Amino acid sequence: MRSKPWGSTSTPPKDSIPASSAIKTWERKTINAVGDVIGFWGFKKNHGRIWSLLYLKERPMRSAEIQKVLGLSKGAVSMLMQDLEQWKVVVANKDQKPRTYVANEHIAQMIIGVFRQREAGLLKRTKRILEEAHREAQQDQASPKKLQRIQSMLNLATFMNQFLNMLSSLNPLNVQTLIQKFSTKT
Amino acid sequence: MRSKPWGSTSTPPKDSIPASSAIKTWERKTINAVGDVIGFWGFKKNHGRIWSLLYLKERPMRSAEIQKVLGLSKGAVSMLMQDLEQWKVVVANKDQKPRTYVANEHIAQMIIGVFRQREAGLLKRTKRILEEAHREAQQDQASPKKLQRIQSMLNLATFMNQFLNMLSSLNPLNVQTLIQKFSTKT
DNA sequence: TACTTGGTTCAAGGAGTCTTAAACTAAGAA
DNA sequence: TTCTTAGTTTAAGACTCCTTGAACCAAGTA
Repeated sequence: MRSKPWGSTSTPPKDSIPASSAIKTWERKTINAVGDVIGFWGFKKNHGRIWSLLYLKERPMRSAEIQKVLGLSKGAVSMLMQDLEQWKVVVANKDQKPRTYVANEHIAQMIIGVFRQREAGLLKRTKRILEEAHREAQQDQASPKKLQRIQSMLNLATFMNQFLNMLSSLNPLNVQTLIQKFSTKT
Repeated sequence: MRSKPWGSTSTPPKDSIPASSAIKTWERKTINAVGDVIGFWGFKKNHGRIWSLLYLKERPMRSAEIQKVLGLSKGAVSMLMQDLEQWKVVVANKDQKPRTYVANEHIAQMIIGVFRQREAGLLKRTKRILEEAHREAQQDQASPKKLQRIQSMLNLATFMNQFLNMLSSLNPLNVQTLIQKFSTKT
């Protein structure tokens, strides 16, 4: 493999939770592993680690605690929580003074949603530009085949989007039933 | 939007093909637009730009020409072509001395394949780690609900993978028929 | 043999992203 | 009002990934 910005089998990511923190080895393992997976799908690893921590702990936690357990700075936690909340990956209780957070269990649904949203802006722009290029190519007497190819590239651009549309048209489900649903389709 | 590592609607990527190069405006637009889309899906923008150039030109091109048209260094083109060839996104004719390349038209299929491959390494490791964590949690008398949650996270990890499996189980198709297939399902 | 051309490799530099730390705002308590 | 705590913002530094450019290899030619 030449280029490996991603998914190298060989090098396990080496982010560690400070040894001082009060969580168990298996908790740490779980949190980091999930962080890697989420990180792989375009989010920050720490987004995944925070969600995973909350999901595993099954109870509301406050920023200060998350900060300490995961060994992050105050500012980092603040920003990460804002992201997660906006995406509805975690739910904040803002009525209490030290605000608390809990994990949203419909994580897969959320990921798809954010994924789709993320692509929307780019896709819109791409569509516009390629349609423009198509017009100009016509004026330029480009061959029908070339025009067809521009069209195909436009389709390519919308390809994944359609996929994600398909996905998110499913009802809200929790993680495991969502998987089951797909297992049976395969 | 707080965090925007990706897909901001506002800021169009600003990579330019040198004005000196002998391609038309609409070609340049197309190439860059496709580059952005491909780049968005985890590849390098230049992977997308090269494929797009070859696809649009409909003829074999040699490294030197690609280098000149896209304004890349010799080394960069060499490395990028190796990636693309390995992924079968382009096909090289190595019999000629100045080697030439043509675009593979089954690009969507290729993308899915690479995507899947890319995830394979990480997934394997994650699976192992989470199963390990699950065992340790059991020994640690963790509640059934916690164990269940670890399981759910494992499912989450395999979630996208299953999707890509589903996708790539389809027969090889060219770009547009693949899209059509999906359009009808939606 | 030496020269040329096509292609590869890799260390160094650059570009872009992420995290931190410190300054700042807001709100409740004394 | 001042102090404390919770939370936000942001410039600067750290870190990562990408590209470059020079050195290198291989093969063909004179």
